[in-house]
Amino acid sequence: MSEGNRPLARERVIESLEQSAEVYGLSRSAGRIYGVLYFATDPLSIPELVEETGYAKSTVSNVTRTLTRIGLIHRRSSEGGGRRVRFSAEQEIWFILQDVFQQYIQREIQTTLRTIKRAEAQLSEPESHEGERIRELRATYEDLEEITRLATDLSAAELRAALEAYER
Amino acid sequence: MSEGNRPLARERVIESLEQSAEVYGLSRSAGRIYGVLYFATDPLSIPELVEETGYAKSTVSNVTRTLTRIGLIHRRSSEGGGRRVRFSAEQEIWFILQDVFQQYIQREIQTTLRTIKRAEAQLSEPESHEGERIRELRATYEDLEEITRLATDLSAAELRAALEAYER
DNA sequence: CTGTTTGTTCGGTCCAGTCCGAACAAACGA
DNA sequence: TCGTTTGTTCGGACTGGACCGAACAAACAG
Repeated sequence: MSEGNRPLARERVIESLEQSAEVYGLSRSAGRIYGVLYFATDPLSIPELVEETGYAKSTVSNVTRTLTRIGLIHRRSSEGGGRRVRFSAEQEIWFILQDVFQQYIQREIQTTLRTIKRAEAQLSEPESHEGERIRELRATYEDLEEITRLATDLSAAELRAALEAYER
Repeated sequence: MSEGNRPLARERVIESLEQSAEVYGLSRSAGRIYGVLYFATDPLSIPELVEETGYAKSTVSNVTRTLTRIGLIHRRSSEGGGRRVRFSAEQEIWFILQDVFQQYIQREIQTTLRTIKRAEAQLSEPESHEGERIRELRATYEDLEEITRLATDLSAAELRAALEAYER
């Protein structure tokens, strides 16, 4: 446990990342492991992450797999070197948020929209109250789909610029 | 349990809302209760929601309180009538998403940014590797704060227009 | 005042997710 | 070849959240 001599500021930020992880549906351990990698100067192996975080080897193994799948960290398979796999953090937070956004929100919107359209098609009585509600839902979700489609193509700076340009 | 004679399309959409609720960090019961209220022609009381959803009275009570606090449904305290409180669904999905967005994402970004700034101030060695990482984090989060601040003022149509205007 | 209807609160159960340790597999160095 | 290091997988303990039923509080009808 080498947390004692670590800079306090870094520890505070890592704790904050732990909390953020929970908000985005990940575990606290995922937030800490990402944080340690974010501050690391070099890629770290699983035993090194065990040393740094205090988590069990199995936990680190599972969490790194999840984070790699999502794209939050990168798995560097260094064939030649002594240690076999090493992980580094994706530094561009914006990329991460875009990925999360696409994988959770956009996907969710699309599947919901598909369900709504299917339900609308099999309405026994299209002019009923249910029909009206479903049509309104569809209109909203079509807007949402378009918004997310456009937003995922932009960088943070572009998105900010687009909004600022519209405001005035 | 009067689900048997309900239109199938409506049931499909409600199931979809149950799933959406989970994505946004709410319980499945919250999704169903909102869905029933969304399709209801008139506001419903707690016993009626119990009848429609099959959930226990206590569950309906707790969930309606949560949904009311978030703004997903509205509590109509009808003093004069026989039944005391009645709930109706907020029909504008965009309002709901904005609320969720503000309460979860924006708040999360702001607290994180505050933590980062505090950590940056108490850096013992500002020119270190940690200092550089923390400064980059701060820059990203300031962008994010600005984006969310601008986005929460816009309607769905405006947001879509802003993005479409920027694209071409 | 008493019984009934509505809503809240409280304790408890159940389940899913997190994390751990141990067993196992694979690759390397001696 | 054999021991050591690294990583994965498996079963289980623990925890938090969702949901339930029962007890309780409040308002109304008779």
